[in-house]
Amino acid sequence: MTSTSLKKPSAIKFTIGELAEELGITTRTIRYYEERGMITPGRTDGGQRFYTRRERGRLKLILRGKAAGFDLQEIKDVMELYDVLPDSQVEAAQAERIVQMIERRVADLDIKIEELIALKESLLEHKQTVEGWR
Amino acid sequence: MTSTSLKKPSAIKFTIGELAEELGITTRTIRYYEERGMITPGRTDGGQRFYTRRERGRLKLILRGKAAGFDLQEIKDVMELYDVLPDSQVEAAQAERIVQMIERRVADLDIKIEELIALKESLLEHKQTVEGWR
DNA sequence: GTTGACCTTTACGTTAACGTTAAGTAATAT
DNA sequence: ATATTACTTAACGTTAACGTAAAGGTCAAC
Repeated sequence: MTSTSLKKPSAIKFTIGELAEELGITTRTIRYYEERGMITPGRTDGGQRFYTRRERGRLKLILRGKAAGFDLQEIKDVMELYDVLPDSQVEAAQAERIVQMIERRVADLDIKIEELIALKESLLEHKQTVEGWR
Repeated sequence: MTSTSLKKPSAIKFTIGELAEELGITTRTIRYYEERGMITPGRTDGGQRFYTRRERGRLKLILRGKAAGFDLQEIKDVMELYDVLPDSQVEAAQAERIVQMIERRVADLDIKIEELIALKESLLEHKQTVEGWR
C-alpha cells in the first residue's frame, strides 16, 4: 500500500498571488492577515508561502466578515470558535463555553440584521415620499 | 396674532454635553461629525453650540449607520438623500435620480443583510456540531 | 460678581488596516 | 544559463475616526 492512496485531496496549493487575484485583494493584505494570526500558510523549500483550500476558505470568511462590518479582531474571535479540535478531547465544560460564545455572536448578528432592516425600511419609506413629488 | 402661536415645538434645545451623555459618545465625536458636515448645530450669543431634536435625530441616524457597518461618508451620502427640500421645487429628473440612488442603497443593504444571515447560519450549524460533542 | 462646571478652538497623538517603496531571493520559461 | 516574473522581508507612509491636552471663554447659581 503506497502513500498515494492515502493522500487527502488537499494537495491543491495556491501561491499568494493566485489567491490575491482570485479574491480581489492584494498580497500585502493576505500577509497582514497572517501577521494578525488569522491564517497560517505553509512554506516551500525555498521559503515561499503556499495556501491550501482550507486557508482559502478562511480568507473568504475574513472577507465576508469585513463586508458585514466586523473588524479583524472580531472575525478572528469567531474563527477561533471553529478551530477547536473536533475530537472527544473537548471536555463538556469547554464545549459549553463555545456554545455560549456562539449564542452571543448570533445575538450580535441579530441586532445588526435588525439595524439594517430598519435602515432599509426607512429608505423605502423615503422613496415613496420622493416618488410622490413627480 | 402673536408669533408664539406659530412657534414650532422644536424650541427644545440641547447642549453638546447633554447629547453626548444621552447618546453614549464624547463631545469630540459630535464636533467631529460637524466637521464632516453631517450636522449643523445652532450657536448661542456667546458662541456655544446648541442642538435641536432634528440634530439629535441625525446623530442617532449616524450611530445606527455605524453600528450597521457603514463609514461616515456612506452615512452622509444616505442622509443627504433626506435633505432635499420637500417642495414641488424638485424637478422630476432630480426626483428620479434620488429614487435611483435610494434603490442602489437598498440593494447594498440587501447584500449586507444576506451576508449577515449567511454568517449567522454558519454559526448555528457549528453550534450544532459542538453540541454533538457533549 | 465670582465661582465652578461646561463650553470654545487649536493642535498634536493614536489605532486599524492596509499601501508603497526598496533591496534581494525563488520559480519558471526559453 | 539566463531572463523574466513572482516571491521574500523590512520599514516607512496613509486614511478614518476619533482621543487627549492646553489655554481660554461662557453660563447658571449663589
